[in-house]
Amino acid sequence: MQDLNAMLVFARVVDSGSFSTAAEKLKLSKSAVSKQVAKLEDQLGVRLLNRTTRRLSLTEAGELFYARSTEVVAAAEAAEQAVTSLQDKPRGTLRLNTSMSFGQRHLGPAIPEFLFDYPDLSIDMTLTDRFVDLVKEGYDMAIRIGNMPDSSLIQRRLCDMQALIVASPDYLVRRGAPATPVELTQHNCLCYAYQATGDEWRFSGPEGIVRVRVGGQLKANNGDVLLEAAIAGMGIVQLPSFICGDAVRDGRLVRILTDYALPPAAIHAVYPHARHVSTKVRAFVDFLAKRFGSQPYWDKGL
DNA sequence: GTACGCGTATCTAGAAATTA
DNA sequence: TAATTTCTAGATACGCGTAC
Repeated sequence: MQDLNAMLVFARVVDSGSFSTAAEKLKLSKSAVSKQVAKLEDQLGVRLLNRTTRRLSLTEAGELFYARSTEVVAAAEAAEQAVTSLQDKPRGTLRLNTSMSFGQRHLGPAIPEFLFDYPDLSIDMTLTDRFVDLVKEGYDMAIRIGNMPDSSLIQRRLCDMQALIVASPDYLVRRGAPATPVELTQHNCLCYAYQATGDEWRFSGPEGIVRVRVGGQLKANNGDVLLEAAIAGMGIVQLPSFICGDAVRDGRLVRILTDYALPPAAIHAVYPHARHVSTKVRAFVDFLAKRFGSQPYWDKGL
């Protein structure tokens, strides 16, 4: 198998009829070009060019090799062009992973606007609340909610995420509203199964950091299931504002423990670390960052 | 004689492989 | 994992041969 680069250099020398001109075109020194051709001849065990200090001509073997080389070089350049054009503007398929609730509520409605601008691009979106292995499972990127663990993935913060402690008015009439986080232990708390801190809810209030281990009749790995249970009056739940914001605004849920702040968190775009991030990933991340902004629309009026 | 162009020797920088 | 060694590609300087 011959060195493709040496083959390209040889083809350029023949095309231009001179080592010097080929070197200039290839942005190499004359000696580098000379060495490449000499190496190629050594590998092939045959002389390709007859050269004097003033003239070049192809040997019989050189003519044969040149004809084949131009085909190979043209194919390589076509392949390079195909890949380069893929990077020029977003195209192909973007494999995307995100949580069920965020995907349904906020990504789904945003995607048509994005794809309208990029007709050569398609999106293959998978919704799951599980933390997938992007590299192993072949995803281009994921949108992840909450604080990110240390990882080799590239993370770009899209916007802040506000979490709220909420319950239905009906539940609060029946059970009373807790005045402090510690009182949550006396309530039916609905827990998110994939929460990083497990069943421990953390607050920052007048008395400092408060950690409370909560529990109740329902634990689920999906925010919308918890939302519906809370609206039905089942208990108290901690949910991101992008899930429960509408229910709070229209009165189906009521915020409680408003004197206590929950740990700050954010929504991130994450993608595998690579020397070159594809244009389709970069375009989609830019689009989301612009659409959601630092203070996203779902936080308005809360 | 001069200009031009190729080849060789030598040096350098960066990458890859090896070793502790 | 870091340090060291080896390999490779490319640049510069210079010599040589040929054309004008």
